[in-house]
Amino acid sequence: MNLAVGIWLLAFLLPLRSAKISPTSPPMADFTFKKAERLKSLKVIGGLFKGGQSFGVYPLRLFWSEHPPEAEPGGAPVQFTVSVAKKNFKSAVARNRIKRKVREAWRLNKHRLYRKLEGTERQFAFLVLFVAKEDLPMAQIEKAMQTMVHLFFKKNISPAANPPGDGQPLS
RNA sequence: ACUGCGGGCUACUCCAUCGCCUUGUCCGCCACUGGCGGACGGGGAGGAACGUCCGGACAACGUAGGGCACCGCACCACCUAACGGGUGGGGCACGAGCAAUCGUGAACAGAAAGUGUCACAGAAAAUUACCGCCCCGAGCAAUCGGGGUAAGGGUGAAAACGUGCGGUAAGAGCGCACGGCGUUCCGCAGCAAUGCGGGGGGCGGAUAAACCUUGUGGGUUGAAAUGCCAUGUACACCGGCGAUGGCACUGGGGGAUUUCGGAUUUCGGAUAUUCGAUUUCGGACGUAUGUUCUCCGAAAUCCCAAAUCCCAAAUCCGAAAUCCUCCAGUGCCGGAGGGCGGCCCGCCCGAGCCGGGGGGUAGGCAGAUAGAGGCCGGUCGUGAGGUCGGUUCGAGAUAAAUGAUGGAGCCCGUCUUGCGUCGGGUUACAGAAUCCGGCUUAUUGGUCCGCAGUGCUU
RNA sequence: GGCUCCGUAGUACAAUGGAUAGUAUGUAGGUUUCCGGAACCUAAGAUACAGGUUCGAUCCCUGUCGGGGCUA
Repeated sequence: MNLAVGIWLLAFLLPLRSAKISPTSPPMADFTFKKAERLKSLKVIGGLFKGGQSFGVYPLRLFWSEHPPEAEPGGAPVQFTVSVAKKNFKSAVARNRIKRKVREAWRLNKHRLYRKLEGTERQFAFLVLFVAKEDLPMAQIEKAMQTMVHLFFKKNISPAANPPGDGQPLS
């Protein structure tokens, strides 16, 4: 019953890709967002802005880096956090609203990347910056998130693309 | 009826799904009473949670004393835990009205305690006299000199109570009548502010959101307060200031020498390292296929975000005598520095204090969510509010939880007689961080009340 | 979370409650030069916002808005 609803929801949200995804989708797509999946370390976030790699999919921009392999065995594959500039949105309420939307978009689409990372022990830190100057509807944010996840996989994870030897731990 | 202004109340509802924070019960795993995961339940932002402008609760520290500073408040009474808040009353200003009265507004003690300031203009900005008016003297006269005066002119934001009469050389509250202002005394009303009436004495410009005076209140710092637990480490080092001084008494320790006794081990002796960490290179030992581990040397790099946090203690057989030395306690003198919230006097504590540099840790629990609480009813009060009874409880995070999607109700608009169709909206201001009482500011839609204006009806 | 200070031309700063808010630099125009620079002349340009006290406010008071600093 849960599965049926989950697939129905996916089919509604992603009419273009649903046919591609549903056959390979695991029986229990994990839509949770636990504490272990949140990026909290000030050091890592500072390092991301300083030395992390990044690319943009309007209205989002992803800063990412890979954790050293022995950092935290058994931890979450990706630690994720959102940032919205105070410069663009003066009101704290507007910033919180956007952060919640982006977090929601990640929650509903992270399973695509998790499935690709299965079997490997690699761990990443993600920071998504909201770069638009105004609030956008949920559908647009979600579509950008899907494109972003796909691009990240294509550039860095898939065997075709040689991952840059930048696995250095950030200091 | 509409519009505008001001104020009060309210802050969309239901269902389904996926998530987040917190909590109860049960189960499983790891571990050893905690963590993770799962199942089923409970709860999950505001009227302003904003601002941080006041007042409290609570907590730590302080609580010999005196003086001087500093900050707030200011008609009266009451409410309250308290307030700079609120309620009621008084006077004042403005508006409406013939008036009675009504509405609105405000930081409404003192300018007759003292000091300062009042640009420009004006004679003068607070014991002032330019023109003028009058008197006296000089002079033929124009005019000049001395004196009186403040009615008239002019300047200015503001000019020395107003009008009339008397009075005078000319004038002037100099006197009188009426009026105004503020002060004081008496009577009446009122708890009081104050009002009304009468009497005395008076006419002294503004500014206290200038200094100030009077009255009154304020201990300081704030949950990053504070208490407990856990983790971890290195009094390596440098600079500055100051004690370890003297006397007396008591107690204890150490060393040397001599003597005596006991136990254990034993062939005898020697050497190395120094703030730490990481990386690279070379070497040594053991082991080894290799990895890994230990030690040594060299080179390079790093070495705090920060504090009033921590970096500590003990240890080498016994007893007696003599000598030396050290430590602790008590009393007196000396003493860097510290405390009494900013300063001074005065009082108290006192052996370490200050700066630089380095290392470690920064996790958890309590504080912390049942309270001056909400709702309903009775009762007292004009009211703010008090009191009694019943009932009810409902966020507690810590890089920080409320979001997303769909449907229905609801609202607006188009078409339509209507049913209905289609499109749009479902919001504004805004997000708890110890809690509470106020104030200020922001604000969509609905609704109610007051005031003003316009139109229509009677 | 708490405390505290500030807001003046585009920029950096002045101005005791008193006339038309000043200085430097920048901007614009002109003179000079073959052209540019430098120099000289001229002009425009501001008291964060709202209200109050006062005859009069950049200054004093209150409230909003914005910015900075301190505090583990």
